[in-house]
Amino acid sequence: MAKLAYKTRQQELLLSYLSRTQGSHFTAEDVRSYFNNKDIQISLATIYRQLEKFVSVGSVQKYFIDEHSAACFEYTGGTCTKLENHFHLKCEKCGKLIHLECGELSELGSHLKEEHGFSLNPLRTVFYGVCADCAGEKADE
Amino acid sequence: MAKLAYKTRQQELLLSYLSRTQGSHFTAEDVRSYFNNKDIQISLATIYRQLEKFVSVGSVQKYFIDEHSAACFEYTGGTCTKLENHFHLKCEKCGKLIHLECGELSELGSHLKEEHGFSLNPLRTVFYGVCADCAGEKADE
DNA sequence: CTAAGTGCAAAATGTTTGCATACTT
DNA sequence: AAGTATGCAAACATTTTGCACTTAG
Repeated sequence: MAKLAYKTRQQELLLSYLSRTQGSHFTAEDVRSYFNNKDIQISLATIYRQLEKFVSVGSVQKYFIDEHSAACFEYTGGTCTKLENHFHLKCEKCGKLIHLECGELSELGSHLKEEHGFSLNPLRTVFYGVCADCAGEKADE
Repeated sequence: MAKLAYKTRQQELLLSYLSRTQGSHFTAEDVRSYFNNKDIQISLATIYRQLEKFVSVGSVQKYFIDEHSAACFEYTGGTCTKLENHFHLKCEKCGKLIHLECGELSELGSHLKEEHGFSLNPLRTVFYGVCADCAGEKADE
């Protein structure tokens, strides 16, 4: 459906930003304020529309880590092969989002596939729990 | 912080509904319309406030499966022991949410704990991917 | 009597959409 | 010229909040 039909100034600006974010995530608002700080105006509507296109084309992944926070986007550049061991861990205590590379975790995908016929999309999945730092302290409760 | 200090009519109504939902999930709006159909009015604000209390007390789990849909609540009744093998799979194609009981999947939790120091909260985690039905057809693309 | 809960309507938040205008091809 | 993209402001949906009122202890 959505295709990158025309090449526009805004789209190129966005791509230049995205290529700078390898391995991390950002929100639509992050993008807007990044450009805003450089006195370049791109409307949020355009950012959302362009990101949506990138998502449907596969060069950007979209996921969300809290019900009231903005959607997270992550640039994959279409190189999903390199990212099949990329997982997201979200700490329920400190709120940190951890980007984890782990080959062994892909056994999880195999199990889900073989036993339950379910093809996991690790990039979009966010694992909730308590991170090592917070488990050690067991501070807030 | 939030405690079930007073016992109210609305709270009891909610609990009677919750005990009827074992193993499935519901939204705040589901609750409201359930009672609305029985000509019992409970305001959404109250439903949200009570559910929040149940969550903080541990008898209800809260998670979300789509950025623009409402939060999902699931009654656990505090019996988290019975639910440590309860997982959520969300199909990206048909949108179905699968409640999966699987003991082997808890190896995932062990791995995350031992290798990465991360204590997984399976109830809150939603695994995205493509379900068996949709994988078979590979219809929409 | 005091603290807590309720309902309503208004606010807040993040995202989408209608529409007129501007840009690409 | 025809088809897209943009920007703005208004629309949306879900959840939260302020406030006056009711209820539980």
